[in-house]
Amino acid sequence: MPAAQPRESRSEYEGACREHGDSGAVIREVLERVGDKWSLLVIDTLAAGVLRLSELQKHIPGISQRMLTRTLRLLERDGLITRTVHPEVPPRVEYALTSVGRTLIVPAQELAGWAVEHQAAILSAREAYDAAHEEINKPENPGLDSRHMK
Amino acid sequence: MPAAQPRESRSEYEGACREHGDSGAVIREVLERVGDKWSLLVIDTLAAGVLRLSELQKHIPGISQRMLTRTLRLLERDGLITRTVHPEVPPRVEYALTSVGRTLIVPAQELAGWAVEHQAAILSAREAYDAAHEEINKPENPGLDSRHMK
DNA sequence: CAGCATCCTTTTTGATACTG
DNA sequence: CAGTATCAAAAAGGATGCTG
Repeated sequence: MPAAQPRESRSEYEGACREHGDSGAVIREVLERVGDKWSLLVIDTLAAGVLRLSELQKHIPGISQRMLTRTLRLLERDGLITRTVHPEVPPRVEYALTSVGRTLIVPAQELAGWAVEHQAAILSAREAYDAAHEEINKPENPGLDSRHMK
Repeated sequence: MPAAQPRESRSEYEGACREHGDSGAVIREVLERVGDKWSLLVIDTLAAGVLRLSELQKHIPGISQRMLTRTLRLLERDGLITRTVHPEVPPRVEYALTSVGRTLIVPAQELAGWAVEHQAAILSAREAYDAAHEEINKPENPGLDSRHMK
């Protein structure tokens, strides 16, 4: 799909139609909810089924409890997941996607799939780029490979 | 089917396959490149065709030049876009998606479409949530509407 | 188990000023 | 026009300790 004006993916949905260049703003706004460090991963994990906090944490390596609960809260706030507290002795809280949240599964997994699929290409491109630029900055340092731009 | 580990789309990558917990790490890593504040928007914008810096900035409201160039650099580093400098008097630099970069168009636009499509639902969910929680914290303050989470 | 609060460190981002 | 450098503000993230 090359070069056209595909930015016309405006749905006839919104009643609060502000402007045209606005879709960028809207996208960014919503994307920030979902485009943070963990949200898509949580969505992706919950796509498999209902999970409790500790289970989610096991499935998402590297996430701290703070970030997990934070992320879950934001997703809940946006109506993408539900939080169900079972009044039992050892508290049990289950998280699940809402119907709106489920609409994110396909895009999320598609992006996740893209990430996995192009991971190698990206990493090698990155190395090539870094190598080329290190040469420019430090032509006399061939073998050192520790840079953490980011 | 509670919490299994489906959705495996392993490529020929890594030899250390514990569980799919790995793909989570990979996804997160790549997603961080593309899941930042502006990358997807830039990809999305470049999907329409080759553009120069100033044009990109016009198409992406709210982005500062610093963030634009930064984002472009990272995308270039990862081999998703190309940067072509035309040796002319008023310097002209054009940015375009690479073939790898173009593979991101579909997922990116799908996500962007999702954002636009569910914008209203998310906003109203958010308001409902905030209203409910404001009531809990400040039942005696029914007119104040200042929430700045996030 | 779930989850909030606090403290502290690392990143990110935006303004501004300054080259080619 | 394109782009870099610097600085300060803000946000994100992580560790830990404390409730219910």
